[in-house]
Order: sequence, then structure tokens, then C-alpha cells
Amino acid sequence: MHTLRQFFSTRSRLLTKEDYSNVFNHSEKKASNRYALLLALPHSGPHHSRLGLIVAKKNVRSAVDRNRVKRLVREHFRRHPQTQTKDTIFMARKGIADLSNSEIRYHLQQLWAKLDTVAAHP
RNA sequence: CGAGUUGGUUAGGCGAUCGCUGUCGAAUUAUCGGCAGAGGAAAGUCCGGGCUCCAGAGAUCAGAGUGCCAGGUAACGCCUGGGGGGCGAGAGCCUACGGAAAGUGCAACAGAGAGGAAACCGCCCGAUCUCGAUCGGGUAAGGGUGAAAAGGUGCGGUAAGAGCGCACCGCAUACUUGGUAACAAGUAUGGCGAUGGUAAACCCCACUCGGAGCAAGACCAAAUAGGAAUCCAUUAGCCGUGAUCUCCGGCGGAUUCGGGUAGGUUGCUACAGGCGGACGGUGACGUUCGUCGCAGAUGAAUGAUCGUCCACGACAGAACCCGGCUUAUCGACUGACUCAUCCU
RNA sequence: CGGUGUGUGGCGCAGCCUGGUAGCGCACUUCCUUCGGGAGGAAGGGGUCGGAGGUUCAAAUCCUCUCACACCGA
Repeated sequence: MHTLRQFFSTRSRLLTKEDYSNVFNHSEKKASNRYALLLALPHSGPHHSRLGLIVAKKNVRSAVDRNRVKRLVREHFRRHPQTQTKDTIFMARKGIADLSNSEIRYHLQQLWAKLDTVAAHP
């Protein structure tokens, strides 16, 4: 199973406006801290688990930092397969650009763990 | 060797594992392999051009921009060379650097006076008398005000002074020489009561410019609503002017057509291209020969982890593409030149 | 990505075009009025005019660069 999910392509991304507003309006699970916010919508459709990224210019000023955050989140999503198929949105908050790569990785692990415990007890 | 000026190149390397985008080849329905994959500023959007659409014969006005001269360039507000001015001991650096005798305006406060001006304190002459004041006149050297006061310095001259005269400098005009030119040098004349400053004030002169931008533009095209044409139905009901009747129109169904939203495709990278050589030119650059193929994403790829070496890695991420400018930036390498000391 | 606009006391705005004094309202401080408060009246404090450079005798104002913020076009 792990080797099966070790890729990340366009099929595991949220693509259209509807995909995003769907998750926003019907999100069943949330996990957040002061650096980021996660929204998730479980489904049993034909898709894989999908990921959407929102890293606003207002919250992360530099383009280099925006790319860095998005790459780290994708890498985490790719390396840690979901226990349940669901669409997830990641929203960056203001202080995240000041963190180092290892710090961001630590926070991502915490957030996804929180999301899974909520999922276990709906 | 020290201090400094200036131009160019580069922007962590190597290995392993797991990934992303494009493309080629296998395979054929989700895999494998090869190759390629951010910058010198990709940034700011300050200029210029290509490209696309709109408007359009051409010209002028308006408006905007540029502004010493010559050249380069597709073009430029850029670059190169030269001239003037300023700074520096020098290499070198900086320079919006056309016109103020075409006209209009502006200059607070201070000061007597701010522009065809004027005399406050002064200086000098004369008159008067109470003998250091008043009045009349001459003058602009000195003082004072101001950012700026109508050539500067020296000598002569004079009642005191003044381009009043002379010398040098500055200015203006004319001519000669050198230079494509900007300009420079020289000679002569003027005798400076005229020609002050400000044009990043209006303005004048010369030159340049149509407008918008790839979210431009082109193509394909759901659902829903609405439009047009043709055909069917015109039975029943409802609406239309207060009521009734007749006529007419609308509300119905089917097919076709065109516009067009969501969404998709395209524009999308091979071109004023890079590298090397030769020739021409002081140089920017041009001509020519050879060679290379060098990102093309679209919620947006170029990364993560580990090991290792060192100088311990700055500023920072393409979004139609080029040429510049400006701003940010830890360093490393290298060419040329200047000054000072020492040695020969 | 492209195109516009705005930065002035604590807050909201004038002044900029046409260069010389930074002003208005609310708020703040003190005093008067009142038994006390509010309202009212009088006086006062507070501004590198977003930042840097240039033009000018002189810049909030003119010019250039730069930093924030806001708006418009799918």
C-alpha cells in the first residue's frame, strides 16, 4: 500500500472551483494551529484522496517561501498515505514562512494526526 | 607588498533513495527506460520594440515625452566616442548640459532699493547758523540687509567717486584657423546704465509618439434562460379597456439556425538566439564562416531526505517574448590602470 | 500577469495643480460653569507631511527612485 501511494500527480489534486467550494461548504473535519488550517471532506467516490493548497500572497510575502511551503505539504501528503479517502484543503497562515523546513514538517505531522483522531470519533 | 579606481565571469560540489513537468522510444491501460527542466536580477513595471485586436488616405492642432555634438541600434529616456562644467593628489567619477536681447509670470521675511530701481549709515562740495547740526547738490568706493544688489583685481585719476582712463581676466560682436559637429585657439573692435536669477514656472525652438494589451486575440462548446425561422395544434382554459360579443395577438409542442456563459483547446516558444573564429571600426557594433538546439507549467513542475567535502551557501522563483534602465545581493575568480614605500 | 489610485497630529480629512504661514472636525490636558457628571465656554500640547536623492535662495507641494496599502480586468 505504501509503495502504491508514493506518487503525486494531477489526479490527486483539487482542480476546479467546485472542488474547492464543495470542501469549504461541507467540510466535516478540521484541524488547525497558529501556522495552518486543514479542512477535510471524506467521500467514497471513484477518486483517490485529493489535496488542495491555499497559500495566499497576503500571508506569505515571498514567492520563494510560497513555493517552499507548497512543496513541503505535497511531499508530506505523498509520503503519508491517508487511512480514508477524502478531499483535504491546506491553508497557510501568516507566520509559516519564518519556520525552517524541519519545523514545518513537524507541524504537518501534528496536524494530520489531529485530523485522523477526529476522523476516528465523528 | 599596501591603499584605491574600473571592466568581466561565476552563483556550492559529489553520491544514494523517493518524487514532479515536458518530450522521445518501448509497451499497451498504467508501467519502464533515455534526454531536458528558473535568474543575474526571473523583481520593480520606469522606458523601447516584436506580436495581437480596434481605429485609420494623408496632414495639422491638442496632449505627452526627449533635450551639448556625432555615431550604434529593430527601437529607446539605452550604449559608445567626443566637447563644456564640477569633484579628486591621480587612475577615475558625476553631470535634465537647448533658448532668459519673442513674450508673460515669480522672488516670502529682511532691506533705502528685488529690475530700465534706489540712497539708510556713509564720503565729498556749497549755504545757513546756536559749531555740530539742518538744508541743497554730487557720488556709489566702504558699511548694513538678503539666496541674489547692474562686471572682478590692481594702478592711475578725482572735491569725493565712477570703465572716467589703462593693464590682465570676464562678457559681447566680427573675422581667421583646427574640427563632420558640439567646441577650442588666435586677432581686432566695443567700453559694459547692459545682456541679473528662475524654463524639474508658463512658454519658444528642434526631434519623437494613433489606442489598448496574451486576462490581447482565435477556435470548440454543456446546463439554464432568452432570440429568429419553419412546421403542427388553434379543441379547452387564461390574459388584453368597466361589461358582453366577434376578430386578432400571446401563453403550447417539434425541428433547425445564430449569438454565447461555465469549461476546454490554442496563442506558447527557433529567434533582433547562444558559443567559437576571421575581417572592418578608437569603440558601441557590423559583415561573414562554422557549430549547438537551450524551461514551457496552467491551483501552476524544477523538490525532499540522508551521507560527505569546503569558502558553511546572499538576494531571490519563468507565466507571450526580446533590448535596456533601476533596485536587492554572502562571496569567489580574473583583466587593466593609479598613488605611496622599498629594491634594482 | 496587466492597469490605476492613495500615504499629512491618536482617528477622519483639507492644503499640492499655481513652491515661502502646515490648517479643520473629533479625541487629549488644564481652567471656568454645576452639589456632581454631561453639554457649553476659554486656554494649551501634540505632525521626520511613508522613505531616499535631485532642481531651487527655499520643497508637504516640482522631478527621479523606493516602500507600504487599496481598487479594477478571468
